[in-house]
Amino acid sequence: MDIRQIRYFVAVAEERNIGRAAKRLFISQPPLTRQIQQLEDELQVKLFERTAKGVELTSAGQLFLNESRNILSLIEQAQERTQRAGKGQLGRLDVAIFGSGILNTIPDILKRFKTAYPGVNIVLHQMSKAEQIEALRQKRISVGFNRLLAPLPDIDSTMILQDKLMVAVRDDHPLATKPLINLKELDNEPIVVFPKGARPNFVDLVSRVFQEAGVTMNITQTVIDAVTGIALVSGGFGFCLIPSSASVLQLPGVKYIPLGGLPDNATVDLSCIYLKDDHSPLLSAFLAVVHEYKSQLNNQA
Amino acid sequence: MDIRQIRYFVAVAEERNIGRAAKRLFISQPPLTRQIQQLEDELQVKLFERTAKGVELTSAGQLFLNESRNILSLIEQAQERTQRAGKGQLGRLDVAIFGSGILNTIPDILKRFKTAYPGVNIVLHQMSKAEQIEALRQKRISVGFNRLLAPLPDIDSTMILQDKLMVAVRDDHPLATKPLINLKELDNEPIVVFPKGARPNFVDLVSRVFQEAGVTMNITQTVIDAVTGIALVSGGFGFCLIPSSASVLQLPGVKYIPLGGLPDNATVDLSCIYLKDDHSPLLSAFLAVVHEYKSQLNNQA
DNA sequence: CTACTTGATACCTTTAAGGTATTACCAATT
DNA sequence: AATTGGTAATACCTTAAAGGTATCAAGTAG
Repeated sequence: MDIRQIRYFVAVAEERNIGRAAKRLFISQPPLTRQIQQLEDELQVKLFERTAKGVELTSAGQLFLNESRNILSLIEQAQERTQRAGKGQLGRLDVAIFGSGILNTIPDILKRFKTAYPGVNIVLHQMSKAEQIEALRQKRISVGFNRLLAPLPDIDSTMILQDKLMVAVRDDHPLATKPLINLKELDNEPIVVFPKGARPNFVDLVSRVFQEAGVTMNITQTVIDAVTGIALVSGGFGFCLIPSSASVLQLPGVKYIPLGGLPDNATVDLSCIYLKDDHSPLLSAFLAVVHEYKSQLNNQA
Repeated sequence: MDIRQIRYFVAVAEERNIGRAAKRLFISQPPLTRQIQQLEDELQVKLFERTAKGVELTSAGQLFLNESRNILSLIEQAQERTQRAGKGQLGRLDVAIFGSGILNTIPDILKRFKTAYPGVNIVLHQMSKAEQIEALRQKRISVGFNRLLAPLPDIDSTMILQDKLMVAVRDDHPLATKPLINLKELDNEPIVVFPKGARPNFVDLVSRVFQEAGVTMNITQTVIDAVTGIALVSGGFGFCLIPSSASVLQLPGVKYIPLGGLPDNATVDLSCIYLKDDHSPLLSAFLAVVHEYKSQLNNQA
């Protein structure tokens, strides 16, 4: 049994005539006759009655014709779906996201990807930095989003953007009217920091900045993420330094003001990490979307 | 593309090693390598990653493996059905069954059908709801049994019975002596639910019932099927709500008690699904047996 | 009966699958 | 760093089988 034989059989069944079917198949009549005979031999069933005008399907032949069409269509489907999967247009992509990164950039990228590759099922996982790295290695996810990543031998990363620092202030605070706050103005003021968790993280950047500027940092609370930190500002716990992209989050009584008087390297990156040896087309397609997003971002700025 | 190549591909995918697969296929390694290469060329997709230990499926390869198995099984079916038709026998009916439905109703129906049509070869397939629908559309099965089916344009269904709810209890539990358990008595008690998988399912029904009765549902475990759920009851994990037809399953230390105080719509159907445009005499015969079974069931009640 | 059409057969050519020997490659080990 | 064991890939040859040409046999129509 052979796909060729099935195709030949369907042609003969449709033409009800071996010679005509042979022409349609661009072969000569004798080999076609032989292929049909072989098929009948193998199935041990007569598929056609030979008549003077050509051939006619037996009832078994009629049944086999239906089956044959199903088989051919399933094969066609399989080819097409596999090709699409090979181009990254079909499948499932597991993506890890983290606390404050979710606020606008990541949804934007995911929305673009979904539009470009509607056949791909995106599954999101909330994971800390350490969890993301472990999950990448175990192939439970293909991409992770995070900040301040130390380079690793088996993991590559692409920086998406660099956030400047901003200060979250209660709007009834004297500093809230200023267009720019200088770091020195926060000397010994109560500060809420985040996140708890794997180093290096955003806290380390913030404390380095304070240290280099010779300003005393008075940490009153350490919380799990930006949202909680900003909520505490709203609750009057003090100031909170945040990456500028977190400023899309609006809470009652909280204003965001750019932080001035900082060195150029006082920024946090948002990066996208993936296994160095993952060459799957889905990942490539995703990274292409990330790059496109990134270059568009740069052109705007 | 060739059936031979598909068979070869499946063998390599299963062995994860071209040399071993070649042995299994009783050919030598080089031609097998070449056939796989040809297949990849034709599909223009890399199906395997070559590693030091052998080969590994790419995601496209994984997809093609599923498709390939479907194709091979359809071909096998086609051959068998055609041969039977040629011998004047009735044929073969592929039936999909699922987890807990197998316990008594389905075997009863199959037994009746086998008695009435001894010439028909019934081939059973274990499939989830989603798999059944896909397999119906690809004609790999003709009938499926399942519960809680949402209506679909191309698929018809016949309800066989409606199961009331029962509670599986450990027999050393105080409630185990009662003839009837009221839902309120399960307030905040540990509950095991099933199944995992496609919605809507039995869990949704159960949680709706709890909600409407204003009773707090305290889910301690979610498991794959009724058998596992009841096994956990036996293991002391708590209660488990089941469709009454699952109560034929006896496990040590487990008692089944009817659940009272429920609305009339607190039932799960067991239904039989098939393609709307399948007019094969075999399917009609099967559905006739199902109807007969159903009406007999109603007369008893 | 003859002309014509059909599928079947005989025999040759060509394509492609399968085999053997060998190479290239990677990883683990020494 | 070199070696070994196991893997897939390549080169080249052999063989099986698909396809082609010529012809035959068997019906049907005129």
